[in-house]
Amino acid sequence: MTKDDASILHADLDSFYASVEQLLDPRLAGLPVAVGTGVVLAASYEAKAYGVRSGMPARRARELCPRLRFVGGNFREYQRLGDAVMGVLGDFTPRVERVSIDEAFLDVSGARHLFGDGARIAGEIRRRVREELGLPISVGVATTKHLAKIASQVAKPDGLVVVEPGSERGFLDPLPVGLLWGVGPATRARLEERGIRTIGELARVSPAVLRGLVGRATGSRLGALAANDDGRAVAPGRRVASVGAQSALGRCPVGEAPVRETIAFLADRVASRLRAKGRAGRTVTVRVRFGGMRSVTRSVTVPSGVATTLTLTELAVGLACGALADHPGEREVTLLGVSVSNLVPEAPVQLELPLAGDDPRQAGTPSGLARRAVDRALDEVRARFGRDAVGHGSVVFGPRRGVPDAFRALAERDGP
DNA sequence: TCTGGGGTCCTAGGACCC
DNA sequence: TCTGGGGTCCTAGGACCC
Repeated sequence: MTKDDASILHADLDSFYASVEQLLDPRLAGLPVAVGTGVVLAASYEAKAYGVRSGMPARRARELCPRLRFVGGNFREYQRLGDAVMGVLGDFTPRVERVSIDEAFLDVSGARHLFGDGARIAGEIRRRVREELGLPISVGVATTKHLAKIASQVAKPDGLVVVEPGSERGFLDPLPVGLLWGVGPATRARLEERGIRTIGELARVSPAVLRGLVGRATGSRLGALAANDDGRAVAPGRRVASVGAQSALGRCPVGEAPVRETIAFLADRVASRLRAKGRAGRTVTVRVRFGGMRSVTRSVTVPSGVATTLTLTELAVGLACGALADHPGEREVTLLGVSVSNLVPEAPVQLELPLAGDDPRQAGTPSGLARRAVDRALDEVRARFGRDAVGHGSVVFGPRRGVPDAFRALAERDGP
């Protein structure tokens, strides 16, 4: 309806974790900074200038930039400042769609009589975030979400780019296809084989050819994006569709005991997060990655939602053991993951599967109701004394976790 | 030089039902 | 009884994003 008005904003904090570290310790300002220990989670612009990238092993990063300053990470501060920035955005419109801890779309079409047009609001957002919170933030302004997102990427670092209605083609055409949402390394390589490097070149490819090149859905979507046809609305408060947890294990020899322990730890995390949301899940998926990055998944769908730690653990252990049995040649497990999807409301009195608890051969193991009571008690203790205060059996003494819980919590999309 | 953890969406084949 | 078409659900894998 307001297509002729640049009223969609994409606001994206610059090198967020690294910027927060430079804010907390002014001695780091202007220096190449990396957040993380074994792996770079975020790099400041000074570090990026040396080629340091997030996801890079720390050793490689030091080779590229010997002066690189590594800091451990203040996860609580990231959460607090990320929330504070969202608070600033919310002062301009309730139509804020938070995409991650440091990024959001805004639809300000209803706010112009109060605050001015999109460009003016974007400038005001940048000023307030800088003055009140001390952080650089880039903003893209355009007629669609997709274009606003590209504009904010082009604006970085610490910039503002407005794509005026009517100037879209001139803006998009020279840009590399990799800036399109949904074009990663695989798709980019396929397009490049056909000599397609810019969005303008992509826009000239016929829809049929494009679908043949990258698949039906991706082809249709890319064609639409390249033609600047993006009908997605800003959608505040989307519900999550799955909840999962995973742990990299280094190089762990295949064996049932460590697998069982790790799965129990992961299932406990996932189940307690589900309960905190009042959700349960019908489909349980386990991921096992072997040496050489070969990875397999096994899943099962049960008639009613699961949210108890023990039930999820049993299902997941069974799936993991099945995957191991299917690959007798594998020597090492390098990663395990547990994920629950097909989410439903957590039933007030949960109808659990007739699993071990109801199996006469395993008399003495807790029934569904007893399991719920155990979980509820654990959840309460943890709420008061912290996650590590108490746990299920071996989970307390379970495998060393590669990554702090605070970072895991940060990576969840739906905030604290 | 093979890197973490949390997600979304799509594809393709098979089972099953009408 | 045979054939066909359509829809839905499930499983496994892959690409992509932050």
